[in-house]
Amino acid sequence: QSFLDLRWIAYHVGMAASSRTFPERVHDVVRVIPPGKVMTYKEVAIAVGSPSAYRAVGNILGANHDPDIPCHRVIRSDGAAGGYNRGRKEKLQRLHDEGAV
DNA sequence: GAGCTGACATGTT
DNA sequence: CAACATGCCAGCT
Repeated sequence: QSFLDLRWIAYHVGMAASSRTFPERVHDVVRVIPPGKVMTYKEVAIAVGSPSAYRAVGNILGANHDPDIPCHRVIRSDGAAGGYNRGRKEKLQRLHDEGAV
């Protein structure tokens, strides 16, 4: 919810960010999001090093079909869940179940 | 002064 | 070349 949280992500990703492609970076960032916590597309974009690539982040998450990546924990800055590969309804359900705000 | 709508910017498929 | 699971800025109500 703040840059302090991004610091944790950035550090974690920074260790694994060895000349990787954009999708790979986003992939790693979303993967380290703890349960019950949600991240906005913008924050993820910042964590990967491209604060203005929020558009790409959403696109990549949607294009990514990896079950190891909780793309449902990535929501909009407005608080809306946005869309989901498997269905927006399921995403909201899962977020609510985890107690994420 | 606050809330909403429309236009523009980034990266990948 | 154009679209997309967004975000920010400017203008209007």
